[in-house]
Amino acid sequence: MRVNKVRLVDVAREAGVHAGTASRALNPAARDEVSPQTVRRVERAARKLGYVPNTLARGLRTSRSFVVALVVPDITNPLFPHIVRGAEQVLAEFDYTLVLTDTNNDPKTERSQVAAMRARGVDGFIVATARWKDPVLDELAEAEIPTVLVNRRNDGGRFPYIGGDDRHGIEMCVEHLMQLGHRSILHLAGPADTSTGRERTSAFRQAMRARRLPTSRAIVECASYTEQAGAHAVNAALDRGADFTAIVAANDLLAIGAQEALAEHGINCPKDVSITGYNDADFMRRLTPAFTTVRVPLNRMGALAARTLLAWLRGDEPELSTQILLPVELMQRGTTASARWASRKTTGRDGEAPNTVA
Amino acid sequence: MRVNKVRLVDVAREAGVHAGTASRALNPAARDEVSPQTVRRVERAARKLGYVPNTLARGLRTSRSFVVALVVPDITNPLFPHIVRGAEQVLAEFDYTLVLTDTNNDPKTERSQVAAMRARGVDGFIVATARWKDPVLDELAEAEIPTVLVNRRNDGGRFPYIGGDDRHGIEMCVEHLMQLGHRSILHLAGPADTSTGRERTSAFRQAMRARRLPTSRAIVECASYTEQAGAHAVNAALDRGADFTAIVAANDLLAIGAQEALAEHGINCPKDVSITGYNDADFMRRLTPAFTTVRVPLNRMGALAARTLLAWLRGDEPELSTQILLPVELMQRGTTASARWASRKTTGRDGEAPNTVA
DNA sequence: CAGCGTGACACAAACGATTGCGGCCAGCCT
DNA sequence: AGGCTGGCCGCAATCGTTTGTGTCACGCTG
Repeated sequence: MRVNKVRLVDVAREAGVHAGTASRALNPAARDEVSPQTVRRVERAARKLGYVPNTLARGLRTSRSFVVALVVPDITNPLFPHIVRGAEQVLAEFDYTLVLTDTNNDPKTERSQVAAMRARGVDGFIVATARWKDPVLDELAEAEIPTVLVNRRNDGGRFPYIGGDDRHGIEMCVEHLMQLGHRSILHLAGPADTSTGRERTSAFRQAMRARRLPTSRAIVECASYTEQAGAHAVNAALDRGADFTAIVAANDLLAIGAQEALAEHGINCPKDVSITGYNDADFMRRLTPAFTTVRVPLNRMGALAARTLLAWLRGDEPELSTQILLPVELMQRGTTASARWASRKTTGRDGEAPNTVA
Repeated sequence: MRVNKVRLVDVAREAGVHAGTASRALNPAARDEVSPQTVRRVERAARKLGYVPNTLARGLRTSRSFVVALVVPDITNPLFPHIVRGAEQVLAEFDYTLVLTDTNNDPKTERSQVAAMRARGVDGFIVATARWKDPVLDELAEAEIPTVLVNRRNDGGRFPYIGGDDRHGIEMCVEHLMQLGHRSILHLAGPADTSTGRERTSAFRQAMRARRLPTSRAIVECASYTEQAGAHAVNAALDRGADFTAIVAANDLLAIGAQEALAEHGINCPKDVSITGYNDADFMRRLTPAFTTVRVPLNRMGALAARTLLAWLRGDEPELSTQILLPVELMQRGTTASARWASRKTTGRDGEAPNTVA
């Protein structure tokens, strides 16, 4: 039942010193308060007995747990495993432990989970669930708990944030489509309560304006980052007679949903309409056609978030509101094609399209 | 810095009782050692002060941490997020916390990670990384640490195991292919140091034998569950002139690798060769053609593993070697087709196949 | 009315580490 | 030679709970 039968006093006895001395000998930071040969004796004893310190006792005394919590909305979403992995790797390297909590996309369970983590005395949080207005984050800020945001941020800007360069990513999509000759581009916007949704939409507007392309009526917001929402949005756009030869989706799943909805209308991608996704989930390159999308360095984001938090925990107060935007990359694949033949109004897919004008 | 400024003594003072009494009043199991009105006073005081118990101190005293560790080989593998999620949900329900450790498929980091978790005093382990001969598991058994295996098991059978019904899954694949007229079936076996690899291979042998089909030279082992290994295996089989019209892969990734390798040889799936995968990762249904594969209830597996462990921690010593096999389902999709026209030797894919006999 | 059980609580010792404080001794300086 | 410095280490308090053991008063029984 006991974590480990050999305690510090056992090591101390074996080495013929007091427990306090043994503690110092084993602690790199206090090692110089002990004579070198004592250090050696203690170390040998510790190794001999297979001593492993009791983290709980240490944590109780030092009020540090060497645990950080990572909060994700849904680990099943292919976005997050990479972030988790990146974070885990650097945390393990520094002997920190990662506890994962999946909020199931529900603010209420998020709140209670975060409370539970705090009771557990975690040293800090990495939060990937930030909503634009996020009371949970406000509480963390209030309590001055070291916290860094990854992937999404909130509007306060009170926490360091590590993300991808969304503006540039979207701009590359627009530029790419424009190069292909597209002029009427529809944007499937992400939820406005996420920073990614807002940022990408704003970037889309800016990119279009910079190219003197119209954006009015070219943006339709999706309630969530799901296939269904993407399909729904496209159907809505089609219903109101929107005219477009290309779609810039705020997210891969939206892009997939869009493609499926278009296919049901007999509109082919990329022949009739080009589509870009966002995030480059693992499977995007395997689809047929392979999706053009923006690759985000998720692993690095997770790792960098962990490093930032670790530095904070080590005492380096972070610059207030450091916002790190990692470079992204446009993966040009099969869902974007020249707009030369693209004219949905007259061309469906060879005879299959229900609304084709023969 | 302190987890929470209000301690149990504060609550006790507010309620006008001793800390010990307050502790009992707040503990459902010891509540009946305290008069009802005292319980009420203490509860009110606790609520008023916003008391939240210090989990570290409690853990130190009780040597229980209410933490369980979940060990996965690679969270990036689409298999595991569902297991994690299932486990997390039931763990959270019982106020347990899940710490995730990703071993990066490396026995050495697995070993050190597990040691770190033990030092941390986790109450138990859920292990998804089991190898067939697994010294880490032996150590856990030796130390009598509550542990349950999920997805893979080891050869000792000393721990409860929750998995899918691999034998039935593979049998359904073989039966399905046979119904389609296939007689020469190649098996891409998983690594022999995993129970899944062994079990599925054995099931394949048995299913084939039961149908009077030959298995000699029809099995090729893959070193790992990766696309590359799958491709490599198929190439090896082709090189040695193996004759087959269908492939039963031990895993989705192997199946994908196999398909790609075949395609490079101008062999079309499902026209020339049918392929079945295993696990039904999220994206399998999105591929073109959509993969026929075996759906495994990963979420339920994770949840059930957590429940089993929790019961153990509650004191219900598990039946020695309870092995729970959850039912699986064959998802018939596009990579399996009738063997009627399948005769690789003479038919490539219309003109594209480099080795087509015109 | 004595004696005894018992309910309700207080007391204090753990759990296993860290750390401020102070003691001891050797060596150095004057 | 004596005092002082400083290195090295022991002592004991401390972190916040839980829990075994006392203690006290009360009520019941014979």
